[in-house]
This record gives sequence, structure tokens and C-alpha cells, in this order.
Amino acid sequence: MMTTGNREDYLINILRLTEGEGLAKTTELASFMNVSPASVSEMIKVLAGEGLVIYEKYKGVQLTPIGLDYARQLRKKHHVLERFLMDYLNIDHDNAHDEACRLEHALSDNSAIKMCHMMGTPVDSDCQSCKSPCKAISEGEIEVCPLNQLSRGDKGVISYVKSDDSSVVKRLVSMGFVPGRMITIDAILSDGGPRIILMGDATIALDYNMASNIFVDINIE
Amino acid sequence: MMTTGNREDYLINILRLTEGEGLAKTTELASFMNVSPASVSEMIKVLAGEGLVIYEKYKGVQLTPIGLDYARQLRKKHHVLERFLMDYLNIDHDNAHDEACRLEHALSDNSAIKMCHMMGTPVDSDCQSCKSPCKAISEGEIEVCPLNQLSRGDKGVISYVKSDDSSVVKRLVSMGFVPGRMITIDAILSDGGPRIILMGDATIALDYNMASNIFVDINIE
DNA sequence: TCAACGATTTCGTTTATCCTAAATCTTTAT
DNA sequence: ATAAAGATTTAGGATAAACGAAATCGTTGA
Repeated sequence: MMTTGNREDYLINILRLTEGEGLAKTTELASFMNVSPASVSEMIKVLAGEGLVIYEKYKGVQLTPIGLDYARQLRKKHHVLERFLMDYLNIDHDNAHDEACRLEHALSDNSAIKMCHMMGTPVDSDCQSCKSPCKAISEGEIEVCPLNQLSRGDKGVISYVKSDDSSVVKRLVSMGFVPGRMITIDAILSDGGPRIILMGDATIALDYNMASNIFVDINIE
Repeated sequence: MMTTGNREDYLINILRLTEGEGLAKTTELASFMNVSPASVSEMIKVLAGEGLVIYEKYKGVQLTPIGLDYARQLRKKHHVLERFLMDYLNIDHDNAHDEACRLEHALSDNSAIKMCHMMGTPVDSDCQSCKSPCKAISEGEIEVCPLNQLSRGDKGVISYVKSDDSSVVKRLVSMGFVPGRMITIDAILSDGGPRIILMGDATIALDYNMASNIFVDINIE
């Protein structure tokens, strides 16, 4: 099941062309991937031999269920990386896409899932782990709650940070509000006012609205 | 200057073995990289031909200034990725290291720098962009900056207040330094000296270190 | 000094992937 | 229906990188 980065490129591009149904033609794939039709033809044979695609000569190629899983997993990695590059690093879409195309082959499944969690649920389309409720390390009786709704003394672990405004997420992350960190509400200045938060060795004052973007896992008895 | 990921592995491992000075022996490098001495011998010749290493047969190999730059850049990427995987995704060191070894070849220079910025300055050793003051999170319109680094006349809105010492945060908050307040730098007494700050109707003098705990959003053109 | 042993390089192959050119299949226009 | 046009595959060769085995270098103990 461990194919090379190259084969992976073929798989993900077959998925892009077929979206799971229908056949991709050799020439189509070749121009899409900027390689010669001859190369496609050869590689397809190899992939077919590995059970990742079904290939009928002169007809076209399509993914097997196994190949489809594999390709979707790859595309999920692509998406999560692309979003990270765009939302957290301010890279424009075209460059983010190109870079994600390279990085996707090197990112482990585990890291991809953790990145999804870290970013809330920013991955569109078929990212299973991100469509399902993204609770970080679920166990027992846990509830996710926006940080601004916690009371003085409440403790919890950051589950995710989410906002419509990506710069808000970036700022919070750069302050250290990342999934997995434990926080405690030290003080609340007024109902809609700033929260004072303990996180690790730091004490941080955050305004009510900012705090509403941080979602915290808290234990319930 | 665009070598393959493979050549990059050789460069970074030569750097690891020599730390910029001295020679790496063929066998040493071979066992370090888990390849045969024959492979090392051959690859080294190629790298020498590209001006990235200096090679004296039967003696050993060392990086040229160009190769050294290249390898250090790679190692910087490795570090920033490793820290990201460990600090943000909670991956243990060994796995983070292995994954960084793969990802480092696919990460652009630009993204590496932006990741350093995003993470504050968590990258140790030779990460130039992280040794220098890490300002600029976004190239967009807003930048978060510690108050003590603003110049006379600068205006901004308090984004958050942060300190390792919670009594410091409490004191600042009790003075009125809470997220959302607008401030202006009225005067700077000396480089590392007190700042005079206008906030609402009040004028407040804060010492340089205290001011460093207040983070301000400023607009940039 | 010099022979033996370990370190290093060279040589001949292998694997993965690409390419161009030639051969072959499919489709379509008359 | 069928031949030209277009799509696809096969053949043959290139390149990057690896390996094992054989040849070669260098050092060191007697």
C-alpha cells in the first residue's frame, strides 16, 4: 500500500478527472499532468498491476475501491495543507495549491487528522475526519464550549479555534491558543468584557469576542 | 540550484556530521544515511560537480559555502517543521523528526519563514528569520506588535496582554490595559526606557518591560 | 619497510520514471 | 463501409539513484 509520490500523483489526478465515476482518457490525464501520453500509458499499467486502478486498453482508466480510498486520503491531505498555507501563512491560492501538491506526499495520515483538528473543521469536501464532529481526544463526558462562556475557575483543553475571519484564527494561534493546550479562566472583568486566562506559564487577557472563537473541551460530571 | 530531494538529504546529513567544519568520511555518511558506501561515493561526485561540496578522494567531503547555505536552509526548514509537528500537533519527537525529514524537501523558503513568524520564535539554532525580531504575522493590513516596539506617534488597539507572571497581567488590566482599548505612543524617554502612553483620557507611563506584555494591532500600509 | 586489513572507489546491474518515434487501434467523414 | 485522422500503446533509450562485487588506496603493526 506504500506507493511512491509519483504514483500518488497519478492517483489523485485520476480522482480529479473522474470524481470517482467514469473513465479518464490517457491523453486527458497526460495533458493534465504535463507528461507524455506514453508515460501515462506505462504508469497506468503499473497501477493496474497493483490493484489501484482498472484499466481497459484504449478505453480509459478508473480507480478501484482501494485506489479511490487512497486517492481521497491524498486529496484530504492536499486540502488540509492548502487551507493551512492560505489561512495560517497567508499564501495565495495558486502557490498554496502547488506547495500542497508537493507536501501531500510527505504528510502522514496521523498528522493530517491532527491538522484538521487544529484548524477546527476547515476542510471542505470529503474529509471524513473533518466532517464528523471534530473532538480532539474524546473520552468520557466531554463537552465543547466557547471560551467566553466559561466561568471563573473553569479549566479545559482547547479543542479548536474557529472564525469566519482567518486573520483572527491566525492571531489566536500565534498567541499560543492551539488545540491541546490546557487553560484556566483566571478572572472575568465583566459580563461582556475581557477574560483573563492562564495557559501554561502565561497569563493572557483576551477580549470577549476573541474568546468566543476558542472552543474548549471541559469535563462534565 | 534546484537539486532533488535526494541530493538534499546528502547535503543536510553532511552538515549534521561536519557542522560546517571538518570532513565527513564516506562510510560514516553511508551508515548515517542507511545507504551503501558505494552510493555515497557516487553521489558525492555528483554534488562536487555541482559545486555544493568539496571532495578529495579517499579523504572525505565537506560543504562549499554554497552547499553550506543550502544545507542550513534545509535544516531551518527541518526545525520549523519539527517544532510545528510537536508543539501544534502534539506529535512525539521521533515521529516529528521523521516526518520533518520528508516534508523539509517540499516546503518552500517562503513558507518556512512564514511558519517561523506564525510560531513566534520557536526555532532554535540557525534560523535567521527567527533569531531576528519576529514581527509581521501578516503582510496584510494589520500587524500585532508589542507595545514597547512602537515608535512615538504610533496608534493601535490593544489585542491582548500576556505575561508569564500573572500579577503583571492583573496590574496592567487594572490600569485599564484591556483588549479593545485604543492607545497612542506619546513619548519614549529612551531606547530601553519608559513609554508614555495615551489611552482614552488618561496618560500613563509604563516601563519598557511592562510595555512588552501589551500586544497592539497596528495598521500597516 | 611493507603486507594485510579496512576504507573507498569503480564497475556492471537494477528499478522507477520519463521521453521520442513507430506501430496500432478507434472513430468518423464521406 | 472504409480510409484518413486522431488517440493510444509499444519499443527503445535516457537519467537518477541504489546495490553488490571487485579493484584500489592508505595505514599500521611487526
